[in-house]
Parts: sequence; structure tokens; C-alpha cells
Amino acid sequence: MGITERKARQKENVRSQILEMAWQIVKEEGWQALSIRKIADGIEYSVPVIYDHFANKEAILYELSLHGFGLLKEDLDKNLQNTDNPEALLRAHVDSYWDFAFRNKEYYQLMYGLGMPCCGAGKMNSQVNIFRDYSLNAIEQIMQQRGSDPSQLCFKSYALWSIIHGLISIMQMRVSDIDDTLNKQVLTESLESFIRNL
Amino acid sequence: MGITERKARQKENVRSQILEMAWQIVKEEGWQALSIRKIADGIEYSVPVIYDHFANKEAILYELSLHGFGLLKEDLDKNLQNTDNPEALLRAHVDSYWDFAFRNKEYYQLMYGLGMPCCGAGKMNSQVNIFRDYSLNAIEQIMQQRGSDPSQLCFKSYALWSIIHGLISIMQMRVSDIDDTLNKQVLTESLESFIRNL
DNA sequence: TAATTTTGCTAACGGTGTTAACTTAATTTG
DNA sequence: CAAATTAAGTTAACACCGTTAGCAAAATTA
Repeated sequence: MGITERKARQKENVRSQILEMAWQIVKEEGWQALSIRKIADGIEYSVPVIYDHFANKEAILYELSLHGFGLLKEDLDKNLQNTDNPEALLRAHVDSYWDFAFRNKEYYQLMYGLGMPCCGAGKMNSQVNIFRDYSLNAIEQIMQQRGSDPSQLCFKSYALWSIIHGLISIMQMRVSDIDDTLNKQVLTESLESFIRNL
Repeated sequence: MGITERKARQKENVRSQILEMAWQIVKEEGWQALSIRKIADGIEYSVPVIYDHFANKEAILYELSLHGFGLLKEDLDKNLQNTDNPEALLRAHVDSYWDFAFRNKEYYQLMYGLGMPCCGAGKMNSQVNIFRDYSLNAIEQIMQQRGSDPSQLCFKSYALWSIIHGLISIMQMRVSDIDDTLNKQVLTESLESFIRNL
């Protein structure tokens, strides 16, 4: 009997609706406007239905952040096919990360706790290090080619992530008076300097 | 008649009490625990009294962030006297900024919007660039000594701030699995590499 | 058909920022 | 000094928030 399956599908559907509605609200009004009540209103269910699918609001944020990390991972995965040497791969990863942060501003804020309570707020997502992991591989290849000291690998990948995340953070918080083209230039120059010093 | 003065002093005193109580609550329970009602309770006044001194909660946060920037500025100013060459000055500034971020974690979060709604959330504080301004002067001196291209100055100061802020952000969000000593090491190595490349 | 489970609801609890309306105390004025 | 006025601080409300207990109706099972 496919009844239980249909029910499961319907339930799953409501779950998706919750996430989609949440994301829609965030895109339209920002994170501070997201509330359980607004989601319930949007999907035309009462509030407690939300809690049949998610333990609390944080669980919704966590799920959304997972989706964000998934999107980022897709972008980074593409670079593995589209490049043929480690330097190009590293540049592509940096570019993807940068573009992701500005094309999916709200996701980036959630994923890395920019100007908002972070997704997990304690039990942090395992995927936060995804960019570092991907770029680490590229860096490792470059350093192997050049015969550099491999003990520096961990530092290097961490440092690269930091500068990019720092730039993005400062830009997204509108903390800086520097304009956009200049920011990309800072990124590019920093990256080139980074690659030179590997 | 000093009556109006005494009144002004008393009023000013309540204002200070509000800020001090707010800060106390934040230190003890974190930013998410700070509420107008809790402040009012703490200073033994009713809630609307708060609004005689501050337009809203954001205004309190803004004032607190100003104080934070003041503390940071003090630290950076000390370096101007305690160092005798631009390289040492730059290293001291970086060290001060780093130490400030971890000794005054809550201030740093507020000042730069780490994991919480930012202080101004729009009309951002003019002092956000204070570290960049101070380090820019040191960098400028170094570059002049070395005869480097001065057009790069703006980039460089921005890039340095970014990497430090990025490292701090990642650490404070507990986003990374890397331990503290290693983080300081990443900072030091990045800084030395930065100075070499000026 | 009767019993039971599922599904979804209303209504509440305790919290938030903010403000209107009021009372009481202090000051100024006639 | 007494009356009028201003200042100070209060209570109580509004409109939200996340979360949950308790209940009604619908669907399923026995």
C-alpha cells in the first residue's frame, strides 16, 4: 500500500515548503524579519505544524545553512573539471568562493555568522571548512611541484581562507569605505602574492 | 544656582548606569541575553526611563561600540610611543588588535558584527576603519623607506586588516578546528610575509 | 461501526522592543 | 504661602517573538 508513502511524501512536501518559505522571507526582508509565525502564515498552516518538522527555529537555520554549503560545494566541484593545473584550480576556487558570497549574500551570512546569530551557534556545521579543504588540495599540489616545505600546508590554506573571509566580511558589513572594484583588486593582489609565496 | 547642574549630573549618572548595566549583562550572559527590561531591572528604574536617555536599543549598542573603539584606540596610541621604527610599530599594532579582539571578545563582536546584529546596522560607526588607519601610517613609513610604489598603500593596509579580521572572525565563531597557538602562528607568519612583500 | 491514531488547530506562557497615559513629586509663579 | 506648572517616573498596554499544552476533527485500523 502506497498510502504511507504518499503521506510521507506529503509530509516531506510540507517540510520543503517550510524551508522554501523561510528562504523567500529572508530574500525579501532579510534575516531579522524571519519568524516562525511568518513562515506558518506563508505556507497557510498553523504555527505548531512547523514544530512537527523542526525542533526549533535554529534547526531551520541549520537546514538552510546545509543547503548553502551544498551550493558552494557544487561551485567548487565544477572547478575540478574546468581546470587543468593547480594554480588555475586555486584561482578558480577563490573566484567561486568570492562570487558565492556576493551572489548568495544571505547564505554566506548564515553559514559564517555575519551580522547574525550563527546557524548552529555551538554545534557548528562540519562543512564550514569546505573552502579550506578544497583549496588545501590545490595548494598541496602547487607546493609539491615547487618542492616547498609541506609542513606549512595547513597554515597556508588557513591563511588564504582568512584573508578572503576577512575581505568578504568587511565588505558585507559595509564596514569599509572602499568600493567594489577596489575590493576585488585587493583580493586578486593578495591571491597573487599568496601564490608567489607558496 | 547649581540645581540644574546637579540634575544634569544625576541624569548623566543614570545614563552611565544604563550603559554599565548593559555591559555587565553582556559580560555575564552574552549579547543575546541583553534586554531593555533587564537593564531597567538592574538599575532599579522602570523601562521607559531607558528611553529618556536612548532613542532605542540600537542607540545603546552604538554607544557601547563607541566605547569599544575608544579602548582599541588607546591600545593603538600606546604603540606610537613604545616603538621606534615603523616595522616594530606595525607589529605592535597587529598585536594590539589581536589581543583586543580576544580580551574584549564581546566588544569585538559588537564593533564588527560577529555573530550578532551590528552596532549601527546601517549608519556605521566612523571608527570601524581605525585599525586600517593606524596601520596605514606604519605601512606608509615602511614603504617610503624601501622606495615601494606608494599607490599600493591603500590596498596593502586593507589586505592586512582583512587577514587579521578574517582570522579573528573564524576563531571567535569557533568555525575552525585549529587550536589557538596555531592561529597565532598563522597570524605571525602572515604578518611577516606581508612585511617582506611591502 | 467503534476504537484509535494521526493531523492540525486554538490559545496560552513568558519573553521582546516600544510607547501612551497617568500619577506623583519638584519647581516656579502670582 | 498657595496655586499653577513642569519634570520624573510609573503602570499598563501594543504588537511582536519562540515555544508548547490541550483539544477537536479527520483519517485509519480493528
